[in-house]
Amino acid sequence: MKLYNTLTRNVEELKPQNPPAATVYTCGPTVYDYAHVGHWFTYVRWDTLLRTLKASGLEPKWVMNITDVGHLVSDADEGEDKLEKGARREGKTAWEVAKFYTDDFIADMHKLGMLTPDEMPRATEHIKEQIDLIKKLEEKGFTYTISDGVYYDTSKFPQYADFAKLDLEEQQAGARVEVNPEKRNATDFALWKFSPADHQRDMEWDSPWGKGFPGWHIECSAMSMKYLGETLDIHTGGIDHVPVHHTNEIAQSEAATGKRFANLWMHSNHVLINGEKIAKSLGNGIRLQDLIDKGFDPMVLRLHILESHYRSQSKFSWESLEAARNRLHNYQRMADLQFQPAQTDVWIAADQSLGAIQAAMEDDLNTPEALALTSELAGRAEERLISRAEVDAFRLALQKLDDLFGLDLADRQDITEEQKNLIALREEVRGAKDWTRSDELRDALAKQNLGLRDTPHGPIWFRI
RNA sequence: GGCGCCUUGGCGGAGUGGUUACGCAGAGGUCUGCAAAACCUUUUACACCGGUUCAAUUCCGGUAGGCGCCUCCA
Repeated sequence: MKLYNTLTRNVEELKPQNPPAATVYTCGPTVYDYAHVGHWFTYVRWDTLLRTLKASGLEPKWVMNITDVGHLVSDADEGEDKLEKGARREGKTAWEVAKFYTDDFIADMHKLGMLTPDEMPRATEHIKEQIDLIKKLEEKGFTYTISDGVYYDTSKFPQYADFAKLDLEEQQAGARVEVNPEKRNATDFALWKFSPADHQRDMEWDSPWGKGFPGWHIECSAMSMKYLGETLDIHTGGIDHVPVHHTNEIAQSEAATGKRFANLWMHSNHVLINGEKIAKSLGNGIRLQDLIDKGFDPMVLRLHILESHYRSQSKFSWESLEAARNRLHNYQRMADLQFQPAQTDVWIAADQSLGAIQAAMEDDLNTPEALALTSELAGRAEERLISRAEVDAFRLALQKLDDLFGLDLADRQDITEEQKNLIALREEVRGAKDWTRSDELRDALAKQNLGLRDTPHGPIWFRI
């Protein structure tokens, strides 16, 4: 399996350390607000990665964290904690806010048919691990303490700028935020922040350095190492994490262990709405619930996400969502053929397509190519028939497509006996050339959202 | 200012030095009792200008426009 590695900026062969095991860590959500479609583009893509790893014979262990403390209003550790800010906004405690949005996120994950990660660790449940890691960094001389917290001295890690190919000096010239003057370097980041003297936080813990809370970056290092070991096979996240969050994760993890933190880094590009990124400041976040309210099945969004490549900047619009809905309908019509095999020698030969589809997925998750092949499969059979002889193989093929895409094609329901009887009755009157009665029956079925097409091998129904 | 990316037919979106991507939508046709589905045809596709080449949408240089990160943020 080949994947693009941000570390080397090349597509390379995935080489897990202990195959068939493969460790995957995904930077999860900060649960201070609802997730929007941009988040789902990213998370569905990682879900697709896991599905492809499994389909290729690996046994991945997937960990996705929940950031429920410490993510400050600025990634660069300025400003206040997002959770505390969200709590103030909603008149709740930070704990209540975290639980509410965590539950909402997981509910949406299920609606989108995502695999459940093996672990979804919360930062607040791993304070000890984070403190231990900071202690390790302190012992090795990578930290210093100033008035508001314990910081990582990025100048002690010479490779700091390498991952994101940062030009630290030039970058400072354009900085738009005031840097804490106590920091030794502009890129230094907080490992432990002290609670403010003037008010009590909802979330705070004792530590060797004083009461406070962990910085955002340290949680991912601490929790990934706890569950997956010191060197990850794959680390994934949004493209925005390259210059700060992941750069910092590498700095602190590799300083602590002396080992490579992750062998392969994958980043999902952003999705644009009306040519702009989705951002709080633009107020253009669309939630999964907004789609559902407009009558879209979450699977439509899932298919739409797969229609573009994860490394390219894709676009979201209601028009393209409608196109995805129609495409999904076509796939579902293909899937419904499993209930009505015909006496025909026409073969869909789905297993031939599956090899090519899987190969496309294993080529850096080329989902557009994989879907192109799937669409060809859906439209291949002459008059869209499958033969009785291949119905079992066809069902197996649908299951394999589900394994890769998660579009729920295999798990569909047959029509009712009553509906089958109506179709049979229509065949009878059609045989008698009673076109009026025949069309009445067709209209009656249409009211139950069932369409019919008459083929030389008998009528085939499809859901409208 | 620094780093990086993009510009493909009505819309979305792959890909390639010479061959139909694919999907959705529109028009015409074949087929059909009528439909439907399928199939066929169709609307001069690769921003612009140079260069390399037998051949460039696909490589190189420039121009124009747009975008992302360096604030929020997947």
